[in-house]
Amino acid sequence: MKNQSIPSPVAWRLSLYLRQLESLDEQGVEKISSRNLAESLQVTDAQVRKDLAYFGQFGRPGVGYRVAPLIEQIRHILGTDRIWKVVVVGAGDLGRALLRYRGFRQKGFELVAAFDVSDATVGSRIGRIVVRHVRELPGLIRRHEVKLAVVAVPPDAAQDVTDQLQRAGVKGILNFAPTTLQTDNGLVIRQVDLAAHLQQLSFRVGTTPE
Amino acid sequence: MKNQSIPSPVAWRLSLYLRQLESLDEQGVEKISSRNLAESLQVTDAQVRKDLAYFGQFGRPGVGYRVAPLIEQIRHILGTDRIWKVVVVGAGDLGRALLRYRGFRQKGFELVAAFDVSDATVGSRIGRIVVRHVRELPGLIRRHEVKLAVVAVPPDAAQDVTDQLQRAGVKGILNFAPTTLQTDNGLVIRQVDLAAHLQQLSFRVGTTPE
DNA sequence: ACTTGTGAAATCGTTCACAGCG
DNA sequence: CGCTGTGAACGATTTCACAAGT
Repeated sequence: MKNQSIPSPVAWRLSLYLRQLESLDEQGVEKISSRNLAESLQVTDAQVRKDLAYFGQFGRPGVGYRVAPLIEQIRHILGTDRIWKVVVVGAGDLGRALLRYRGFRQKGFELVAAFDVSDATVGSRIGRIVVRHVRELPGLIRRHEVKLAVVAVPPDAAQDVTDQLQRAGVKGILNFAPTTLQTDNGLVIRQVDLAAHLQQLSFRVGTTPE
Repeated sequence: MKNQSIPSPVAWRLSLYLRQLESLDEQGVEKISSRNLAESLQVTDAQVRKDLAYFGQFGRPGVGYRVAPLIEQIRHILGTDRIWKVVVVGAGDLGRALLRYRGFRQKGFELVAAFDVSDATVGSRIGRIVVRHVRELPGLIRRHEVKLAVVAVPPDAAQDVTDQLQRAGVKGILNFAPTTLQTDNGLVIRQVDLAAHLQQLSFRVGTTPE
């Protein structure tokens, strides 16, 4: 599969385009030009066309793109035209918030289980999910053939959890722990470091002299 | 200030270096070479040196970098050698989780207030912060001279909240709402779209034929 | 002997600009 | 005429490779 050869910025913008197109679709918009799609997203029209051209020819010269079919196409490209099962490891504040976050299901991700090690949280219910002990992790992941996981554990536990997840067959991890995970290839990792994002803001804002 | 001229990838890696250096410092490591710093972070040694070179000469040929002073330098560059006040707008699940997240304070960000519009949450306490009604937002931000805000409201409210924040003097926004915010320049925005991150995972993992 | 800092080369990504289609 | 798809030009970022410092 040539997914690997697609530049990250392109793949990332695909998510952006999809979000915008879904919004347009809800508003009843049926066709759109690269120019129009681009302008609200702070990219250029050429960028939109080039990005889409990596995957095929979806538009019609003189007309633009038809919204609904393009949504289908991008979903297919991103792999979200099917439902992905996802587990959450770590049921602290962040883990619990993620378990309740509705945005995931709307985009084709079904949270099927949550794990923790603390006696305080194991057994508690969040939405309709009961938090299990991490020792049940490998079994459940294999049984449900879960391929994606969200890691929201303390930094010093993240690598161990990652290894366990990989051994159980997980292929992709969204890591909220502020640690760089080591990984033999075959496992895709995305890092979300919340504090680092604030740091980037303070960097760009600078020592604003009032 | 020339912050604007620093490439984003460079600024981003600065956060990465800082995190790693802080970890090394805790372990009592006093000096480190670009090679060593690079290897755990999946970047090259040349990259580390080039990145740091944007800001000055911090190392000694034949020796490497002294950890503690380099931490100070990077904190200064990122602007986190002082404490930034931050408000959170939106006290839903995500907003509340962020309010409890300890990582922010550790990195120099102090959450000073939270806002919402719902009668159910306004007045409730999260940690030591009481959730206020959004109508108190401008006053509080001006009084405390808050420059950074986290937005965790529903997508259709995000633009309005952003405008209010900017009018009240906020300079940087970390936006968790899945919307592209429109902004006249002078306001720095960072977008964190949780669902989009999962989409990127499903894209890279692909339709893994077992 | 080791490691930094840095020009020069290579790679990667974006924008331009236009031929060709509807 | 408007708009896509795309080679070619441009710009940005990374890697190379080595002179110079310790």
